[in-house]
Amino acid sequence: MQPETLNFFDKVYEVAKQIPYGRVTSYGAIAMYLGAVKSARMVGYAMNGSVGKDVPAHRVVNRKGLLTGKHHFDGTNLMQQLLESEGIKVVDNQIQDFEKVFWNPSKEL
DNA sequence: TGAATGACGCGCC
DNA sequence: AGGCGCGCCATTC
Repeated sequence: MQPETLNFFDKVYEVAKQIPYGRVTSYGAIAMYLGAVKSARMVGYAMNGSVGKDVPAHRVVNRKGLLTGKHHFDGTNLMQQLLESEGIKVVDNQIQDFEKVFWNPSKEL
């Protein structure tokens, strides 16, 4: 598999990999950075192949700070455990102080 | 080639 | 205020 759009995926991986420790970002933020705000879903889709790369997908959540993708991870609370391990408070798949740990690629990057 | 899906986001009822 | 549905872009069947 070698779609030209791989650039899109690669771009997502690039940004995700640059997420600082103890920080998180949203699919929409990445999509916006890529210039595809309307393709926020693609960002999440791209993360689908993040497994096996070096992309801390666990630091990427939806714009509400909800670990929507945790279901896609290893098992169940792995994603939450990882985030908490980084100092991020997570309760019931919901990131606490989301705006505080939020990392805006378009702004920071 | 056409249709359905999906780790989102925003709007509307 | 809360819940439901639609739209977008790319990938896959």
